[in-house]
Amino acid sequence: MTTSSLNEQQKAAVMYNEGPSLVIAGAGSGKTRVLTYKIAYLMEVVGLKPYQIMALTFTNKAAREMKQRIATMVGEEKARHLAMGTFHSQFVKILRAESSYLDLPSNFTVYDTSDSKSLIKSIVKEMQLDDKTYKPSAVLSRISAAKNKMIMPEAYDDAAGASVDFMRRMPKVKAVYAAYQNRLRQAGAVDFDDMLCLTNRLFAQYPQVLEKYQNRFQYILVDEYQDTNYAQYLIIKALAAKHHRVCVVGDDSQSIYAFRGADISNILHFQKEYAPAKLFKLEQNYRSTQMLVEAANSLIAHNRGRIPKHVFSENAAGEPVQVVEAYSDTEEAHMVAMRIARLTRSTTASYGDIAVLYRINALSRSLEDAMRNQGIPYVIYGGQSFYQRKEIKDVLAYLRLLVNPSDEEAFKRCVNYPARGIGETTINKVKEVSSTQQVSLFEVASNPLAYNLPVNAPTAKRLMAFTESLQHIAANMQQQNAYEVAVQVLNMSGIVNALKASADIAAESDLQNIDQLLGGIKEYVDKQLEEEGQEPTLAAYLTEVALLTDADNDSSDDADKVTLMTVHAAKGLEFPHVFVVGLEEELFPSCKDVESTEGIEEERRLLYVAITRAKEQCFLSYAKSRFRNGKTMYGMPSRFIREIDKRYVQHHAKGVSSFDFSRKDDSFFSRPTFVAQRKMPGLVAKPSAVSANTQSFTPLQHVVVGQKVLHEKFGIGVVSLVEESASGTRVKVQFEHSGERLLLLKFAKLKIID
DNA sequence: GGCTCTAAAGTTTTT
DNA sequence: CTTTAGAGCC
Repeated sequence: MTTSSLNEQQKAAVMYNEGPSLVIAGAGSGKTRVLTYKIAYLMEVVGLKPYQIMALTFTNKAAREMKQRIATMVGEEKARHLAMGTFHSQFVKILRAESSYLDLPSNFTVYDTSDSKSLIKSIVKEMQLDDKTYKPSAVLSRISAAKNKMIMPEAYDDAAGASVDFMRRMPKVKAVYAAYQNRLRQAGAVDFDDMLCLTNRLFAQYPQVLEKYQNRFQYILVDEYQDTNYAQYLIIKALAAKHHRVCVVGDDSQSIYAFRGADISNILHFQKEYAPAKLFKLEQNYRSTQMLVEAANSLIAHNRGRIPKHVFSENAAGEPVQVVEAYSDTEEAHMVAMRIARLTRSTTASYGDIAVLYRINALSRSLEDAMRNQGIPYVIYGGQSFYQRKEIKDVLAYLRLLVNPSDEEAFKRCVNYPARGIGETTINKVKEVSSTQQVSLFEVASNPLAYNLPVNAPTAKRLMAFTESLQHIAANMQQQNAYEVAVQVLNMSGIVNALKASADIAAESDLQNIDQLLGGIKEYVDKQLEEEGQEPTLAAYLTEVALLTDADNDSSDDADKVTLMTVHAAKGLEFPHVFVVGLEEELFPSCKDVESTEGIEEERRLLYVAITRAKEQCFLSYAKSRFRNGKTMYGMPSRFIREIDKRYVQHHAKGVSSFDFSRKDDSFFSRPTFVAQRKMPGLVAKPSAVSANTQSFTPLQHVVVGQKVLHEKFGIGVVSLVEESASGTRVKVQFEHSGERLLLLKFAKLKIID
């Protein structure tokens, strides 16, 4: 392999392998390049085997992309065997393998955030605490913060000193935390934080297990080290303690996840912790113009306690950061849209070269409207994930329950849907017995008589019918792959029937999403068989999806569209033209963060990340008035605008003159409809969703009663009614084989048959 | 036990 | 303005 395409610092970082090293990688300095080259170098030159190298990232996407790049250097085969992935995906594997040490079944379930919240809600209720004070999200974030710091329930008081004032209003968090852990254990479940906590416990309590992995992973690399929390820090420390071959890469200036437990001191103190650690600084920015790099530098210079570095660019000088003032949020959005229209018209820039970034998702609305008005195609990243959707969670709950019948949250979800005459009262009784007898909900429900469940005969019968249908599937599950089981579940559970029978027009999109999920399972099964040659189990599939987010789904359809997203979501990406909107006090910086220096510094890093996404041009805008939470708010320009050195900023006093803001132009550019898509995997939007144009097919414009039509799923039918509703044109169709259905014209993939 | 209406609340979110 | 969660009704 050759390192000739690397600069001196990059090369040095790649080739140094004598001991711990810290690579401080400024924005756009070729961080991923160094990591990929280093991993290839370790295999090709140092002679390590792929499985001896552990490379940890924060997203599946980052891991996947890096793996691909390494594959092109050293070949598919070698790249495949690297222990490369997210912290969670790598350590969940170890936990499954070593579950016997941890009082955990090997088929343990992974609870996602909503499962955790739901469990906390139950606990708060059972403990008769005020659910206004003990809001599930608030309690979970307290528990999560404790877990990130490796504070177990027993030790919660002592170490949680910093949260005493918060605790005054919620003194029982410790008790809820203890109960929560108990219930997780009973359900055979772990939450996201547990994956790291339990790994630490495993390594701390069983030195022989730790040693096994220390011996296996001869070299450990960590990406985005500035975002690690204490639990992650401890794991790395333990694994590297024997051989000290560890390389962490990151940028303290881009640490923006403190609210999730990321501890910037991990990277700030790395050299001390791993002394004598070698430090490499990648300071040449290959992404942005000099002007933008200097502007960003002058902003971040206001932060204290940074690792000293001077990021520079040898690219073109470029233009200053453009600062624009708008009267209102609407005008701001309009100006951005106008500017985008102009950019694509008068320069070589295409829509895909442009991103609009904001501090909070709520700002996307006005931008969406403006984009639509200008006929600009756009994609919004973020929003609800595919796997968070109710219909998908419902299906997955059945699969989870099959794999792990103790799974409490899955049980509650399944028994509740589709409706089968088992309600809250019955469930409470089941819970009561389950708790006193120390057995699972499923166990009680399947033997209501044996456990003297105080319910009437029909209810007992319904409970048994429910559990028996699942047991039936479970019985021949061993001979089937994940896909086959899923198909069976859909038929047996009654989900598909319930949706097909539903008069709700949303049911159709639910069905399509479920179809999509099935397709995903099939894809997974095929991929596993082909790549790993192993029969994919349902348990393996469920673990994978539990650790998946929609950001991991490479979408094929965001081809040439303007990207709208939060600054957080933009981290790691780059665009020739970047607009950052809503630069007002109380918004960016956020009002929640203006109190403390740390808060402000994090917000400042956030803007630093935003500006450094831009390659050529960066626009910052603020609005004097903004419609927020139903009220018009008047804000001041963000302090951060003043903090950027004047030499790198160009102010535009009013948007009107400098941006050709005029109504005439507005109508000139507007086009009837444009295709915009949410960044979700082939997701079908619910009709209730506002984005009326969330689709990639061309919907029928006009349909008349008596028209013969063809539907993808329902087959041939005749239109019997056409009406206008709030959500669009609605048609009633009498299908030959699927009966009568109400469809929304813009969602139904209808074709006219002559 | 399941659906509809009204009230309260409203950052960022790699897993 | 929106969305979501609980109380009330059938």
